[in-house]
Amino acid sequence: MDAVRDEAAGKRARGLDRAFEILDFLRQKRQALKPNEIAAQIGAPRSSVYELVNLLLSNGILEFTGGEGRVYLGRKLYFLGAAYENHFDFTRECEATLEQLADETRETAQFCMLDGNRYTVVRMREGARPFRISTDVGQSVPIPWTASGRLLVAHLSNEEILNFIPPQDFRLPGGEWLEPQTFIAEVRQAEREGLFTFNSIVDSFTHCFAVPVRGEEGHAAATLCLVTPRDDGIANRDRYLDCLKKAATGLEHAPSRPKRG
Amino acid sequence: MDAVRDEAAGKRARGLDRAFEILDFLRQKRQALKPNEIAAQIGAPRSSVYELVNLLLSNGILEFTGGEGRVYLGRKLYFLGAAYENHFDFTRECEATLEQLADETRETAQFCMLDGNRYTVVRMREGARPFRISTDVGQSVPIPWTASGRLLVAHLSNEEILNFIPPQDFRLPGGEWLEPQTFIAEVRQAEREGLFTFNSIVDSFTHCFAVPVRGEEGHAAATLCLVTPRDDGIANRDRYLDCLKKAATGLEHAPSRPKRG
DNA sequence: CATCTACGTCCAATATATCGTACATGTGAT
DNA sequence: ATCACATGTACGATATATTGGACGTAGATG
Repeated sequence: MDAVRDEAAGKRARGLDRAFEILDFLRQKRQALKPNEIAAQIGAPRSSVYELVNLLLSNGILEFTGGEGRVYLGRKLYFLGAAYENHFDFTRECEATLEQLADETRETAQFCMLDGNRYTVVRMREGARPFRISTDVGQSVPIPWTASGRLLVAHLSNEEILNFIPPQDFRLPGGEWLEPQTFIAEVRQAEREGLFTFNSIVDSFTHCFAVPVRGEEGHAAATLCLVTPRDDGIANRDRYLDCLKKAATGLEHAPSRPKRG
Repeated sequence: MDAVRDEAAGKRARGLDRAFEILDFLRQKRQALKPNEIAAQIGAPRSSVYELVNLLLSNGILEFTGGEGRVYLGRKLYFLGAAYENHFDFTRECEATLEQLADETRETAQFCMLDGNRYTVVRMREGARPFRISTDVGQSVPIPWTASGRLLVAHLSNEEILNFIPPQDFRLPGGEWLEPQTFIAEVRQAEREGLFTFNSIVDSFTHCFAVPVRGEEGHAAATLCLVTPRDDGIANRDRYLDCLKKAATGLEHAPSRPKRG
């Protein structure tokens, strides 16, 4: 995950960082794992992982589940996440907006944000004829693989973008190399036009539409997307973009705004 | 919070524990705070808190919000919490059950769980005539203050219960002292009857009904509650308990059950 | 039976995280 | 002007957390 972090090698990792590395790893895997497996797969010393896992267990951050000593994210995290959601109260409006988008277009609608230096689908509403979407809700995906990615980093300078995105994330799922300069050009284009659309990089049969949901600072705090069969997308391009833009405008008066205080 | 932890005094606190103490504290306060305020209010060294807050900020666990350098729970926690919720997929059923309960009774219905060694309302549906409920969603409350509390610890032995509940939590909000032996007796009664009801300890005008939602291990993983005006509650006691029990039975086939694997 | 891997625990060495303290700044009260 | 307080930063000492490696077990494989 954070291979970048091990700069100089030979250094000890801080417990806190390792702990959150473990949590993030479990989130990615979306299943309970044994401490031993975790250690092996994130490349951390076994003894450290056992120590940390036990600490996290006793705090309710992790829980035993799935038997055989496997652990997964714990209830405490749910409570903390709920407090965040309650504070930045975007869920209700978001859900309604996706609903409406799906109604208007019959296509799959998504609400997406950055998760650190990667991209993630926060909420999704499947369209009328659901097909296998390549990226599930909650999975982190390299920013350059997605249409939304072009919008979510548009507030950064070229140099900041290159520092922000892990270099290996420019390697596309098919194995091809996306030239960072090409990506940057697309970012700037998306910024000018206030939207980005392309034939999905991740699969070979969908077209993706993304528009920004701007936060208080004026830059894209999130995106709204449609994922459509290529024919449909190209045929309905203008109407779909209209729907997206209206929806995004509607959301911009709600998200990331503290409820009180 | 964990005054108990500082057993021998003079010891250093572990970073991980302090970190989660900070997170829990922010959750309780439900607002952004300056690192300095956090340090003062949880009684931790300022330098440690600054160090930890910066670490958590750089991990996305905390976020700047509210200006003046104030911090609050961050987006990463939301993602982790969503992963938990997704794994133990109880939300949908839970929401529907509360809806139905509120419809049938016109009273306030709650879904409650333990949060470590305290009690918390996870979800709530307000009744027909909403009144000021004393405990908000997400707040942690001493176990002995609540009807649900009697059920949530019923799987523990008497001794385990006394070790589990912080002693100071037997001091009721009015200042009176609830004798632990009295509490234990009520726990055993609740266990036998599979329910607990009483006039709220927290306020002077509501009656509370609680029934267990049993998990796979057979003990109360959560509770369903009704909070009613005292007259209503006493008048409709049997009907309300019927509704609650049916609802709980309905939930028991869903909660805390991993979706897959 | 011998060997290998997966799993968990224990332990000592040392790199370092925690914490007390001092310093710097701004603000408001006296 | 002087004091008190809140806020953030810097730094060294030392208690300790992280880590590699040893150890024990169990199951699978040859």
